[in-house]
Amino acid sequence: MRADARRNYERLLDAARSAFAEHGVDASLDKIAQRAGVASGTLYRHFPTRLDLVEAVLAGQITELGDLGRGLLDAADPFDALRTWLRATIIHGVTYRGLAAAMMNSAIRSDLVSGLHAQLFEVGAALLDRAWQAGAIVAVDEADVLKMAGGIAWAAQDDPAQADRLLALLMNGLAAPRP
Amino acid sequence: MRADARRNYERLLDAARSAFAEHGVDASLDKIAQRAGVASGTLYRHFPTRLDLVEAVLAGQITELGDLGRGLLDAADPFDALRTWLRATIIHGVTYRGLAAAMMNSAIRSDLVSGLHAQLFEVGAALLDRAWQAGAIVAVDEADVLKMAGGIAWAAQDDPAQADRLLALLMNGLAAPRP
DNA sequence: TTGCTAACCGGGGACATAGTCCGTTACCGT
DNA sequence: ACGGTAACGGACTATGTCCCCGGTTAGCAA
Repeated sequence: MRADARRNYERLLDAARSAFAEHGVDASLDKIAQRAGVASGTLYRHFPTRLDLVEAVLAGQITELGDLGRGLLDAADPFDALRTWLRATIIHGVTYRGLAAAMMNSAIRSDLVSGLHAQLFEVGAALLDRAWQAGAIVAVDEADVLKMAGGIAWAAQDDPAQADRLLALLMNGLAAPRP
Repeated sequence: MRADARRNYERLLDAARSAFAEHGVDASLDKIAQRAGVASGTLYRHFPTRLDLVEAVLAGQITELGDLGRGLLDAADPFDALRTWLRATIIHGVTYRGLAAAMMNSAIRSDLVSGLHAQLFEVGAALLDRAWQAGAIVAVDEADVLKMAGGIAWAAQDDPAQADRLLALLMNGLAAPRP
């Protein structure tokens, strides 16, 4: 890949991240190109459709969250590990206004996005199962918890402090009752 | 108000409800007019701006929910009353894809919408306070619960059954621990 | 019934945006 | 250094949408 092509690719990805964070996944592609300092034709060369661009941005995010989650599978306290991972996931959703959130909600459908979604689900489910087997949380559908996280991210879009409070509420609902 | 004018007004409101439910608050106004069987000019005569239309639709919804909530203030079981009202609120949010939900999230700002929001908050807070004074739920910020309801409505957009499960999760988090 | 006028219709301008095309530029292997 | 070609720029078309406006229709009071 030629040097200028790679540079423009990175610039476009950065601009898309910002734009998606600011205006959601429906942000104007022309403006993204402008913001990246390239012409619209260049954008379309790298990302033929809007979905391609969304996928590229999402892929980075999801991979990060996946790595974090897998790392937390060894943590001492399964309940705490779950909370930490959910918090990171929600913060991502809050920051990239409805990006990860939109994905959790499957508003966007494609093979690649489905794959990313599956990856996220897999990690979340593993953390939930571990907490359940440790007797730290009640039995619950993993997908529900993920959806809930997406909902929290959406509901607390412009207030990270509120996101924390809502997460606390969720964790309270998950926690196994004291015997 | 002339008979045909009122008829068209109602038709437009119906069409707007459907369209908003289907495509969110950004639905095309021209298509709403078309769906209502009137020309676009007629729509703009009744509702000069998009906001006017959204307000009109919301006003109906919120009033209903307000009435329901006030009625439930006399119910025998405060916890159950709270659940019933939250359920109705979420279902509304689910049905009118992100309409009430968008409002709970204050995505749309106007004096009238703010008033509606306040009305909804007042009723929700009253139900929550009553449940708290009865010792049925833990202490919690009323606004957080409302936001959470909005989040659930958003997250479970196309699956009412899931909305019920998420609500159960929320209620579990609210319930006061057995002493 | 008749006439006034509110209400309606629908064409069209203005604007934003998606995506295409091709002449031009400049990177990079030799 | 140099030439082939990948990559770029930016104008252009197509599309969808908001909203206005003048001519026309039809509800309703007298």
